[in-house]
Amino acid sequence: MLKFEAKEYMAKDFNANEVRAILPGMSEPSDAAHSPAEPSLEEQIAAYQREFQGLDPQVEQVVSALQRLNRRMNVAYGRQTATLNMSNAEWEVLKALVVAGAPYQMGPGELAKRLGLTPAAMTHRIDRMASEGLVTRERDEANRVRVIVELTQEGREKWVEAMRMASVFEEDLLQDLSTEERGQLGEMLTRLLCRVEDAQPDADGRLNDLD
Amino acid sequence: MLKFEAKEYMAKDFNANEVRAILPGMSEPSDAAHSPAEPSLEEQIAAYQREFQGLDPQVEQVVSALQRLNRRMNVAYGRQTATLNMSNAEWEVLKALVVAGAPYQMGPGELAKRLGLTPAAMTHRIDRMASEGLVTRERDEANRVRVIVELTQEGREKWVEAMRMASVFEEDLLQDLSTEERGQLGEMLTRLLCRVEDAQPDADGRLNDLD
DNA sequence: GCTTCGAACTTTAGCATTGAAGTCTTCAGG
DNA sequence: CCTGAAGACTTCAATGCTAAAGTTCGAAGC
Repeated sequence: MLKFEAKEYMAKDFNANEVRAILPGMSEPSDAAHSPAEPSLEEQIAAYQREFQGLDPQVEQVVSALQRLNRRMNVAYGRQTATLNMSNAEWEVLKALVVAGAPYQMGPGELAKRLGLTPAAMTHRIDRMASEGLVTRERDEANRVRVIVELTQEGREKWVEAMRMASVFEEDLLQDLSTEERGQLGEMLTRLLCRVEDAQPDADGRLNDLD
Repeated sequence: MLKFEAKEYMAKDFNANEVRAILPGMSEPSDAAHSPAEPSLEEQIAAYQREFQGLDPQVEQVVSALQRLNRRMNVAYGRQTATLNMSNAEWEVLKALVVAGAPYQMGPGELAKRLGLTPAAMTHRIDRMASEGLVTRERDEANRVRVIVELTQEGREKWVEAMRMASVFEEDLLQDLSTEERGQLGEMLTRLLCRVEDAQPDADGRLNDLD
């Protein structure tokens, strides 16, 4: 019944398209003229500087590395969830329910907000996950407008499995960083995150200082 | 002719769903019981630790901050490209062509690999962009199997506009980091990126050491 | 009590993407 | 030449998403 069988093109959602991105270049290590070979970070930044005067290469290094890294990580997560016959989209739902804590219940609307998609999309996603036995869906009898999505035992176990794989991967990923470096990195990223969250950019891209 | 008009729900592709994610919480700062309010990073990590024994909170801090940050940034980029009547998807194509350098030409297949989507999707995307005048599409007369996608003047100007906005945003984002910190951050991220790229994870999520 | 409004979810139509099949061109043999 | 195979792109059916309309329930006003 393997619905997701590591097709190396899958992961329909959750940064849908990325799975493919990582595999293609490595087919022919020799042929220099024909195999495109994704440009390295340095090449990319050099090109940007060439075409756009006044770009700060240091800033661009941070931003571009961040984006690429995140993409690669999502590809990795996609492969892992695929081995559990799951998509990253489903994993995201499991995560939200687990973070909510026992009794692992949330409404579709709230889930939709958390995951950043429309309520309509959430309806369909819950349909699928319910038919796979990862969650249950039932009306709230106390307030019959609402619907309660609840994690099943199987859903929880799937989350634990996925988490186990993810944590191994993440530990391996950070292997080359010392404990001190990890702390610095986490702290700096958190600081950037706060900056984005506290101050929403207006249309000009400038962050509004709220503090 | 404004096709993209800052609808706060748009950005069909390029991490499609994220645009919505950033807006919802801030409606009612008072109501504590009813407004879900996305859990903070600390809450999320605490929940993971509660439900999954043996998780390294430091690692999780890095990974989770990275993911959230990237999401928020993509929302910001989406808003900016929207003001240029563009989607992030189109911006990605422009970027690839600019990085290729003069004469700003690439084949659809190569573009598809770069952006991590299927050739079929690329065909349609090029259709749209050609009809908007951002690129041209023509058969390579020297090798009539191939197709050449070329950036138009307008496409280049759009890229420059988008880049201008993006660079302002990025500079603002990193404002709180000293030059030294920026260097450290970029260096660490690059190191992580190299680790992911050099060693592809197998199904167990373990990175294969290639060095 | 009836109506009206709003909230929460579902349904519908349209679009972008995937995966598979199809078309067209080139090249290598026979 | 003609044929077969491989490559590059396109076409087609199905999937998952968004936006907008629809449905159902609950709460407030008259």
